[in-house]
Amino acid sequence: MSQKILVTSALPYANGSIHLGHLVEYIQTDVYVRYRRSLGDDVTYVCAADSHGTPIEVNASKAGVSPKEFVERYRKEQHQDFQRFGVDFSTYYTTDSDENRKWAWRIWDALKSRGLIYKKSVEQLFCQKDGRFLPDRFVKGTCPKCATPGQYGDVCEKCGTTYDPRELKDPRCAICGTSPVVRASDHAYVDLKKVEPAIRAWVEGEGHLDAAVREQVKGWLDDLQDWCITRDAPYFGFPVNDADFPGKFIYVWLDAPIGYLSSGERYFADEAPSADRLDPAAYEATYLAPGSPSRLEHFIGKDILRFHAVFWPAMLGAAGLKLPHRLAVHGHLTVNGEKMSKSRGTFVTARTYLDAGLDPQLLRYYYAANLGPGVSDLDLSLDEFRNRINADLANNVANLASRVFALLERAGGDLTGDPEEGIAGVTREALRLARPAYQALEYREVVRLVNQVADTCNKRLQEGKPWEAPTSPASRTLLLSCGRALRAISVMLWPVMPVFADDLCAAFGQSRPGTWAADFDPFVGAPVVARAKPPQIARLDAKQVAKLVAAPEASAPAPAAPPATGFIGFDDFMKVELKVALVRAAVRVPKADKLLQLTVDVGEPDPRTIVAGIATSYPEPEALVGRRIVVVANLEPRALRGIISQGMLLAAGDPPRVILVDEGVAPGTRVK
RNA sequence: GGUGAGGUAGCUCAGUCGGCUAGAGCGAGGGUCUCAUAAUCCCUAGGUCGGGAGUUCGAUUCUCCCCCUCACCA
Repeated sequence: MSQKILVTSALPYANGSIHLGHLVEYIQTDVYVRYRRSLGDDVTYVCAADSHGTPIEVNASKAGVSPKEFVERYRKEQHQDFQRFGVDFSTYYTTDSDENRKWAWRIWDALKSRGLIYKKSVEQLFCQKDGRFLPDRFVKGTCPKCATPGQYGDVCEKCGTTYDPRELKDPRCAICGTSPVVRASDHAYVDLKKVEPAIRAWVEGEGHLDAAVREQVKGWLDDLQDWCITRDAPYFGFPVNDADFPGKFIYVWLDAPIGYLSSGERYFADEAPSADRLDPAAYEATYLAPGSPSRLEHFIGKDILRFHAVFWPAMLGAAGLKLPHRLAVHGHLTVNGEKMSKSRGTFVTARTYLDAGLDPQLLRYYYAANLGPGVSDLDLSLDEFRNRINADLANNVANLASRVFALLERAGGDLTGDPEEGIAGVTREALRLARPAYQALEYREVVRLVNQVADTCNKRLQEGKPWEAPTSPASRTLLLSCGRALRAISVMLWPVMPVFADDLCAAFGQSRPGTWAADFDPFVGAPVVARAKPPQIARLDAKQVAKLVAAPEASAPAPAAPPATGFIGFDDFMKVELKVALVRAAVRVPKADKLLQLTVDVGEPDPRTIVAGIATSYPEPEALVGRRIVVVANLEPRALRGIISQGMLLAAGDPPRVILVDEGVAPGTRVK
């Protein structure tokens, strides 16, 4: 019986490129989606670019384009990256859509009509120059507790203290650097305590949350804070459609999850194959209404758990929609045991991975091999990645296929009949266990089972030595068994490595069943033949894998020896005025692939503008904001692309990465 | 500081609703075959199951205290 399922992954913010951390979630989800589809279920996998909010509004303005244009650029890039990693969305829409506005207003109205929205005046920092209230991350100042300068408005990175932005000493607008003032404004709040019992009932419901996550959320429910759902202009988002809140905008975190619903609506109305089309009413009745004949499952990262486990069920409940059947929460990705870090070069984008010439399926496999249903972080250790691929895929599975193929050609004719019992037993058991493992998101277990089957076949080949008498009945039975076991491997591995799995099957004249039934028996079916060379998995060497990390230090191949003319004097060196500079802003130069325009503070009354050819290293230029770099302060100004560059920054490597200075050094300090 | 989750072989983890010699994969060391991608296969780890106390005939598995890690929150 085919089950209808609506599956979502979190909506990536349309403010940057997809990196390997994102991919944990999309690969985890896609594997589940493919698994369910392989069972014959009717899965709609919905995603979209999260398009609203202050950062997008500000960055678009810096880039000199409209927010819509800005978002669309990233939306396209993100969708492409996902496709290259085999993530098979039904749709990749945007939250800045008519459908989403309609849904957001509807849910607002539902909250309002249930008396859950109230008005409260709030004091916030306001930048008079930019004419806007400043979100926490758009204020920088000195920590009120430990006096560390350059901290964001919500938390001190040095001492860990959290505070209100108004408490910051010497607060500055992160956009323009001027001092903000405190100003009051009315905002809408959701009174969550009123719906706490409903949220709790859902949280405690069987299968909704992993046990550890459930405990975490229950802790929050014991002390629920009300939730502010409006923002002041200027804001990129939907205006509030409520006369009680004139001029306000809907907070991005209200309309972002609503994007799941609206993107689904869009898909069924306009993008689905014509036989599957549903008008909005039918879509709602089929997928969203309480008791509708479908499952709703969300995949998210632990960082956005609160929005999905507390606010989201409150919103859905208020709107009279059904609550999710499962909220699957995963941990974050670390690289070589540490948080991904741009300065360490371990911030690996999807593009970097592809540019290193690595097959996306290998990353899918590695993630699957390390993924379970829990929230623990997943580490991409380059050594383990290499080991895992080489040991499991190259040496075990693909090599098994390779040796069976070679032997098959000598065994003569098509192979049919009964398999060896040992291989058949292990294989059938693996197939039986793989299904619940997938359903429980225990991909590690599936990978283990796959390798167990390949292990068994390799061992039997070693014992049976079919190369000594390839045409003997015993050899033929053994090869038949291995060929069929590879078919089972193909079925089990397909959600993780679809292309590899299909090729593997086809190489032996086998095919995956149309639906992976509970009683599927891989040992019954078309004869085993050597039809095509089985897919290869090239062994990875350390050098290739190392391409993933930028190696900020090692990248400069040490042009070592000074020029043949010999040494320069100290005076010559001192002619170059090197100074520490604090990056205030960083944006791309329009129509220039390599150029970034930086606004830096070098300890002078006015900031300087510097244009540098480092854009390829910093797909998200804003990551440089707040960092301390070294600039040549007495270099003759020069116009680049019509912008006067007042100096030059130090960078090394290809692509070039800037030289960073410790936090403690004040802007303007001479480098000697 | 509060709440939650954890701390098992070098690494990644499994496991015990209390009980025979605590497991797997990878890595490492030794050996082997040659069909296969220098792949396979065989042998080798004796790890105070974070520390301490308690309950018990018996705890790594239960209780309490402590230490450490991580996450969320104030």
